[in-house]
Amino acid sequence: MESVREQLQIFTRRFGLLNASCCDECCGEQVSMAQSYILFEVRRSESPSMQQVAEELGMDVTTFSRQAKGLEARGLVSRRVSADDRRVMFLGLTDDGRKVLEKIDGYMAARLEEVFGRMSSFERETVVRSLGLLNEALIEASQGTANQKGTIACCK
Amino acid sequence: MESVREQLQIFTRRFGLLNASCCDECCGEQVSMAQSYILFEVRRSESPSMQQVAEELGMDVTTFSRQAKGLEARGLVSRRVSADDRRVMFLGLTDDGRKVLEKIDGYMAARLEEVFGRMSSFERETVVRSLGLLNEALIEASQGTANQKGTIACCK
DNA sequence: GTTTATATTTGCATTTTGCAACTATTTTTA
DNA sequence: TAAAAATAGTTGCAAAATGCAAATATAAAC
Repeated sequence: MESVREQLQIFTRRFGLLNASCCDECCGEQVSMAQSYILFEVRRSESPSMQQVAEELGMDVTTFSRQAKGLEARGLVSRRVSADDRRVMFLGLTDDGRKVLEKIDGYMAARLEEVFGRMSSFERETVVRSLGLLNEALIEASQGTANQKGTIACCK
Repeated sequence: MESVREQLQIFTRRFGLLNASCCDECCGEQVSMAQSYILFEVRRSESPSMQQVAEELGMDVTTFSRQAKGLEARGLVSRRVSADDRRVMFLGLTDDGRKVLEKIDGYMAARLEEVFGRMSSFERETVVRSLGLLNEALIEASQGTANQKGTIACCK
């Protein structure tokens, strides 16, 4: 199991670097890694609240608050107060935000093409399926043990 | 291909959170994420130089220099000047450093057990093999295109 | 033997971070 | 229903992390 840990560790670190390089190559210093995570997550959820995103990203709410404000100031993210509960704010992407994210997507897609292009189609399928398995198992592990504290807490 | 990107993005983010939680649960605020990366990488390479580690981690050398100094001050990392070239410093783990890293390993292993325990042995094997494929492809992609700048730069 | 290149460190200014405390709103409860 | 407790979000502040430019020390090149 230790080698798995090593593989995971190395892979995620390298993927992170890839990601970071895409962030600044595509949008000229405009978007930090954390910010791209936020944009990504806002798009993925349907108009999530501040809390929701902060929690999903494992980011302190206060830090998140500032980041969100920054993204709003740059016109990449919109915020509106919930009608049901005026304490909560829903986040959304502006057109510009969507555009920036699509640029990052483009860069990432190109890099991933280089990576996956080195695999056979069988290997590619295996890898894709594995990622799905990993994500599911991670979610299950974090939900299934929600009552026993101290265990996995990484998603949702 | 876009869904792959999404899977990768989400997985690496979550794995990062898992990792972070292990860092501070195990060693009481002592070790930051970046520092655990450094310890991990120093162990993995055989007495690497400062440059080597900094580059592998995609960290600015100056930032790295300070982090390394911090780890040395805490007695987790040792540094010795190379005999061949007195400009370079080789890094190594102290016994304490090794111990801290092993503690993190232990936490991670337990969490990963929870995750992988939810898979069949066939699934597990598939996942492990996939991670190997991914890492190899990533290295190849970053080396194979070393001459064409602007492409993947994440490893070694 | 002087110039150039390399490995590492420091100065400094900027940014990021997280805790504690605050505001505004909702929910609980007595 | 009025007061207390809980929740979502924001700000103050101090600590940490970051990165560029410049410095040091050593090695390689010419």
